[in-house]
Amino acid sequence: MTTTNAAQNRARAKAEYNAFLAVCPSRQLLDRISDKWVVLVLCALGGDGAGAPETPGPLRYSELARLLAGVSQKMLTQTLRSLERDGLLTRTVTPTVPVTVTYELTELGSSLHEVTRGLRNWAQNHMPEVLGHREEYDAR
Amino acid sequence: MTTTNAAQNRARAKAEYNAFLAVCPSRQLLDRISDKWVVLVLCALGGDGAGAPETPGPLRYSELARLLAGVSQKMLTQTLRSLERDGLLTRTVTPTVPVTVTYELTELGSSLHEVTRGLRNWAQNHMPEVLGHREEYDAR
DNA sequence: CGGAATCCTAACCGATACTG
DNA sequence: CAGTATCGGTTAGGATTCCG
Repeated sequence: MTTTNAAQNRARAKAEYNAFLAVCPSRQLLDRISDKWVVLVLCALGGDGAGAPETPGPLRYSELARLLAGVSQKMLTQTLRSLERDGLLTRTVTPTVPVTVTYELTELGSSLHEVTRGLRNWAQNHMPEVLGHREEYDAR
Repeated sequence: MTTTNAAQNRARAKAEYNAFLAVCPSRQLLDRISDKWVVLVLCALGGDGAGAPETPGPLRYSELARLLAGVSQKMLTQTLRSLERDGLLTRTVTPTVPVTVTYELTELGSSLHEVTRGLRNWAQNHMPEVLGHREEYDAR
């Protein structure tokens, strides 16, 4: 049998999900937003790049790659594509000799950036406190 | 000269990370926050449980499991443990006949809940717009 | 320069079974 | 009721190579 395979269980769970936690019909979006690279890309394009009042303007692919340092091009490209698809940023190709590609937040993207910035700020402000709790917990 | 192996690249990238995107020393926290179950648990305990003005009070393990429907107990337990460790919620065991365990947001957890609620609201409010962009993108 | 495609490993996560 | 432990499949995601 094994008729209860992964796909079926997924479908069932998904259905129950919308039924029960009806408060979150935005689950798919939440999943997408709750991605660390998404948050960081929004930070970078939103101008939170370097503490100092950076230009919130468009950034090239290589600039993003440098800003996000730890990211692989696969993840960066994947993230940028999904954000473009969702209308959160625009991708502009300038056919110079070596091609130039820039990314810029749309208005929709900017509005989300406001929220994710809040997340980032929270994390920054409360990190010491959280670290304290962790030590205390681990010491038990 | 494959001296540049994975581990080395990781270490190097990590170092650059803190140096370049120094704006995000809170990366670890961001990763933790950017978890879908974390957001949903905060929603539930924060009182966003059912649209109507729910009691933001403590919830039992089984109540959380029912609210989050799609979650496995493994993920739920794991999420609750990490949130407890970070001091975002408290776990209270009442030694009744079948033991009773309740979870409740701490002040720290409540403050984060405010932010994640913003995330959820954004997702809800802009979902149609995003879906529109997706269709448009996919149709190209 | 800015990707796309391939391979392959590690982590996540769900299902199941067992415990106090 | 509220977990813990284990196993196995799915997937995320890094390294590498090649293309326009």
